[in-house]
Amino acid sequence: MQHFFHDRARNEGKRMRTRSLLIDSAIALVAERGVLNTTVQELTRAAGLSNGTFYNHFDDREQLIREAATAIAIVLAEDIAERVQDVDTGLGRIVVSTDMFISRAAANPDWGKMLSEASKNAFDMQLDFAQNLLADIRLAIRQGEPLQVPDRFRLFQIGALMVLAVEAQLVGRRQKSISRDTCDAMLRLLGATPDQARDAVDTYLF
Amino acid sequence: MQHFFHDRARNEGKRMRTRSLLIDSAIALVAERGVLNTTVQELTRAAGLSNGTFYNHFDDREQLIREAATAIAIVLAEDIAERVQDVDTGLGRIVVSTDMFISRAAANPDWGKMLSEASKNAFDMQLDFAQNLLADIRLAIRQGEPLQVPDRFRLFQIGALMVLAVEAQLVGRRQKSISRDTCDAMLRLLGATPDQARDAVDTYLF
Amino acid sequence: MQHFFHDRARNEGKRMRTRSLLIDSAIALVAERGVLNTTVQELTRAAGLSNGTFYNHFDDREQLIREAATAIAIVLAEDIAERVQDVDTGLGRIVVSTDMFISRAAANPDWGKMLSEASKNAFDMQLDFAQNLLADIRLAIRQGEPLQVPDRFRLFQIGALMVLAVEAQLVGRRQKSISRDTCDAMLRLLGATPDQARDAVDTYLF
Amino acid sequence: MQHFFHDRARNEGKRMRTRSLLIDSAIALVAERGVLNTTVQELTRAAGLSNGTFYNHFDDREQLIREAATAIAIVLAEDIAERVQDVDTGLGRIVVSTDMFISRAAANPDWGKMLSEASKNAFDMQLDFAQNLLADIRLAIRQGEPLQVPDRFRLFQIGALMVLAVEAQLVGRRQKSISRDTCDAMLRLLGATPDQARDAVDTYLF
DNA sequence: GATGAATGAGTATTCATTCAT
DNA sequence: AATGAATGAATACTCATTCAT
Repeated sequence: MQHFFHDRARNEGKRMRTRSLLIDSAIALVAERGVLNTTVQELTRAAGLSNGTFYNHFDDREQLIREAATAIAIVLAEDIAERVQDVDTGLGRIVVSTDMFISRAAANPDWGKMLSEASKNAFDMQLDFAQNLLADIRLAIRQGEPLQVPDRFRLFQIGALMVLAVEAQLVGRRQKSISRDTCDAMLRLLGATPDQARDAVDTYLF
Repeated sequence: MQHFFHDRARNEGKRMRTRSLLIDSAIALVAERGVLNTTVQELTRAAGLSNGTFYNHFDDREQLIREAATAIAIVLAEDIAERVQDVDTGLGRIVVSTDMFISRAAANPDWGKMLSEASKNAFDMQLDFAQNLLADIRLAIRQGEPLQVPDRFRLFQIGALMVLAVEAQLVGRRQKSISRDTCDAMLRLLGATPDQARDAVDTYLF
Repeated sequence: MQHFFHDRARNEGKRMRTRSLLIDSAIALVAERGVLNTTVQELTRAAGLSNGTFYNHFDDREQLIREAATAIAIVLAEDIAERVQDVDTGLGRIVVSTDMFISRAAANPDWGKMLSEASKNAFDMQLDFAQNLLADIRLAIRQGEPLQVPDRFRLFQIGALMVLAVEAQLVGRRQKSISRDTCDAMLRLLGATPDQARDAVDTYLF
Repeated sequence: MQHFFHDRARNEGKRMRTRSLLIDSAIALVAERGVLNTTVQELTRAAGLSNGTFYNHFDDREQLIREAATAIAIVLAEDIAERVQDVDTGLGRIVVSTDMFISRAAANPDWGKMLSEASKNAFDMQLDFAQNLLADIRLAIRQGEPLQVPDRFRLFQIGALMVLAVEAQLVGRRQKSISRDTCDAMLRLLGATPDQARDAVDTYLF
């Protein structure tokens, strides 16, 4: 089991450290057997805690799952933000962040599985990510790209494509082109023609 | 509770009639509370049967759900096939069948909910529907439309858009444009430019 | 599945033939999975009948088991009686019938298993067999052998040794000596010294 | 309901005390209605616990039964060992321990019933008891008694005689002579002549 | 804060038995 | 006589949750 969030909380109070243990545990177990087959007892056991401890920190399993998914999303958003800060074009930022999101999920299947599982219940597409995406789109438009600001439903469509991409990575086939195909589709939904979408992908993805 | 499949089985043997009762019951209950919150006891109770009867017909709840979803998909595919048989253009058939699929789910939320729930587990996109779609795409290409035959992953993307459309209908907001936006997105993914997609939707959807 | 009793009932009425089918079925299934894991549904299924038919013939499973065990015991007793009719000494008849009982159970494990299973509930040692045994003992005594007529409890002890022998055969190890060891023990319990018991076994068992 | 094992665990941790309650409960209920008619719910109810508690301590009913039978066997073996420690002859130890085993089962029918029920499934004859018996036999041989060390199958025969004795006690008839008859039979199987066996029983049993 | 034993409502599943055909 | 669909009581087992220590 990875101790990513527990390590991060190394210098925080005991309460936060125990909480992080449970989050790491949730990520590992949900990845392994899905939300539905993860019991509170297993969760605490894997964290090296007693089951009663769970209720000192969370009201129920769903809350922990939500918190774990959110924690992952925040870290991903930070990593992506750092990576694209020296990409100047809106188009580039869109493509690179999308690709990076998908690649990270591929590189760390536990995180991908957790995001995918969490999205089954209530995953309004991580707001940070959506906000960043909208900013990048507006930048691209200002830079003359033929895109349009998506409305709420189109954003949901894009979210659905992202979730599908993450899940496809987890299944494990065709991994190379999943990122390309998802970026391509996203750009088309944002207003690019197929040719423009292909050019953008070719430019920013190698 | 609707007795759609039970009425259909009116003239079949007792075994099939009871089976149909369970399918109707599954559709109603899954729509009301989701797969996970539907117990076998409720299922049989709603069907006016004793709980043991369930196991004379199905191995477990999942099998019933799958069968119910399949039954719905088949009926929908038949209805759609009948409706588009006098649409001559491939483009028209694509748009009209997609719209009809979504509209039917909207008109009969129980069916929509069931398809959406079933798709959470195993959604290879109903094969009939995918096959018909592929045929329509090929027809459109022969008729000079600027589309391309989608590969497997692109088909999954289209499936994800369809599921999203159905789910959005169930939530109940913006119903008018869901069909339009989904057809539009689908055509873009199939190779149409945004302008071409908009024209096609305007032509075949009123 | 063997059709021993069904074949035997070939010329009887339909009722008896169906009944025999169920007895054959019970023997096969009980041998395979024990009384407790044999359901009425499997019983009728294996007999090629519908489950309702069972209740046209038996009140419950136990009755069928009892009847099947009895049927086996009767056939065995007949076979043994025929075999020992030309053994003149009481001692010889005791040893030969005991050996034959055990050997038959070894040769036909289904029968052995059924007898063993039936004995777990209520197996007052097949009366026919006990009666014959007592007659043989009295004959031996008249012929000057140093045996004594066993009382009721000693008969139970002998019965327990027989059941143990049958079960040991089914497990499959040391089969050669089981018959010898059981005859030897039985003769000792009937009053023979170890030497006399060994001599008798050596004389009548090869 | 007797609280024998619970009383014994008076000074142990809560876990062990609860466990003991379940063992006492199992002994009482199995004696009353047999293993097969004892449900987990009754078991916990009789112990004054909730049904879920059972599964905090045992995997299934069989495990509890096994454990209860083992606990009884250990206590009996200890008691017997204490009682025979001042019997000097091997023959005497054999007779006295056998008698004591049977008498204790008679005095405490719950224990007898439990041992008898447990032996239906897996009865390798309690190892302690078999080991002690073998030691006593070797001692008797060294002391010049005409016995022989039994092989494995003969040990099984002796075990079957013991189980029969316990069961006969439970039925309740002829209790006086069961011990005598069993000791007598056992000695004969170990190599004594009927006369020698009778003498030994007369010497050590009053 | 952490522990872990105890709780008990909730659920799936089996299977002997009935009975209309 | 045979059929087989339906019945429903019986039961094992799970697991979120509580609470005394």
